[in-house]
Amino acid sequence: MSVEVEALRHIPYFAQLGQKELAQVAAMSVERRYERGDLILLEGDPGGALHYVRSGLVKIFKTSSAGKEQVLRLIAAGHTFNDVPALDGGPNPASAAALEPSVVYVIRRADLHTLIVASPEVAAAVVQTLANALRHLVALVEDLSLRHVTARVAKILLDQEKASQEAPSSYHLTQQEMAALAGTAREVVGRALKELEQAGAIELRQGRAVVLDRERLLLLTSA
Amino acid sequence: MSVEVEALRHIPYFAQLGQKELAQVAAMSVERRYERGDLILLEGDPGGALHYVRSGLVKIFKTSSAGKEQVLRLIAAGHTFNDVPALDGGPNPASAAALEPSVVYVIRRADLHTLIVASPEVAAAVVQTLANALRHLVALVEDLSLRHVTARVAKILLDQEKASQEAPSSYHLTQQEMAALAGTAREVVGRALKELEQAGAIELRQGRAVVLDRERLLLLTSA
DNA sequence: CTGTGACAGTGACAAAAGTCGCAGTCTGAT
DNA sequence: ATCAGACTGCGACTTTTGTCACTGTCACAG
Repeated sequence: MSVEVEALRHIPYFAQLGQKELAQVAAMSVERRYERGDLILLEGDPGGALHYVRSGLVKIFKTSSAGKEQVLRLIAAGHTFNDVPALDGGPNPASAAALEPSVVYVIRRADLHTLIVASPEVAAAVVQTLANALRHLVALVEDLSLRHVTARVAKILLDQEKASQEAPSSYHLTQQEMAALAGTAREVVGRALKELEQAGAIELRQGRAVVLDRERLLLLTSA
Repeated sequence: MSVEVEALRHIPYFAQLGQKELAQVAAMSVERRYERGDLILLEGDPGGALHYVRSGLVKIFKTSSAGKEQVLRLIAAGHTFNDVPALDGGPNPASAAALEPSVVYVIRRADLHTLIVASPEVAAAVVQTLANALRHLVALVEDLSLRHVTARVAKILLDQEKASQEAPSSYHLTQQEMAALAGTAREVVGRALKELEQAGAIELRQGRAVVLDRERLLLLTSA
């Protein structure tokens, strides 16, 4: 179990809590470990526990009957997922799987509810987190519906660039993973990357895309 | 401005409030009237007031530089919109326009904040509403990315069917509007409707789609 | 040092969606 | 009643995406 109390302080929801309350949260939390590829949550399942990524990287995704996958969001260390079912008690809206070996803390819905009721600060943080998620999803809809694949791929590369600067964990997305993020097929991502390379925005070094010209990439994002 | 106190009780956020608090809300609310086609909010603008549709129908949408429009959601009477900026203070994530002559109540961000802080019930309702919006958007992403146009159109028709039964306001969507909902072009919607007609699920009577076989339509939704 | 498997590179082809250009039709306003 | 504007119906054509079927590389395990 060994949930670390200090780690809990990094959960956005609980940043404002005192030592005593945090200890209470720790008592409610369970630690789980996953290997790359492990399924953490299945779409449609009930349960609705709040999950927090202590370390590693998690993808939230939907799968079609034909087997196509759409990633809704990548969850890096320090962030929560499955918030919605934890709050409204409904089924999981999407599946979750580990992209890297990951350590996840799990807090049951009932316990989370206790914490929210007891503390207005937690409630406020919940609202902020949900608002954030909504903005993120609106942006995703905009991308899927209003941009072509190359622009989406450019955006993904910029996001990765930023993420790898903030945390030097430096996870490398495969083309297959980018395809799932962009809602398209692997080959199409390959073409898009080549296009971006010809535009001089990136360089492909042994399969890895290296950002050469952030500005140009940003331009291509909306082209 | 003749905001009706009783109407405010229908706002999900304020359903639990007492008469006194409702009067307070009424004092904070401003009524606005819009004609069909009027722009209510512009994407990117600051301001972030909460809007409540007293009567009429409002669309929330994004527009691309090329002029293509993607509707994120239709807001019927009795529901709020622009919640996210009202809660987090950021810019409007999308634009809003009236599809029918509409009466809208507007509550400023600061006032909403006062109400939330003063009442845990309001805070809880806010969380529920946001969770709901998130589920809706996840479904939209799924549709855009994992379904083809015909399935999306089938879904829109079912939604309309249901909406027109709940409230007999019976607004008729044009193909252009369905196209914006489905994230595609008007002609493509026309083709999809023809396809659904050939499948025996609907009938086209002078441009209007009439649902004949709900079951079949539901099937085509995931085909 | 040699398989094995996971990724990337690619060209050819298929299918879905988007675009054009008009021709009808319906409706509400003058 | 008639006219303008908004909406629908279609066919032809283009573009973008998606799919297939391989090949080439690289890295790690045995």
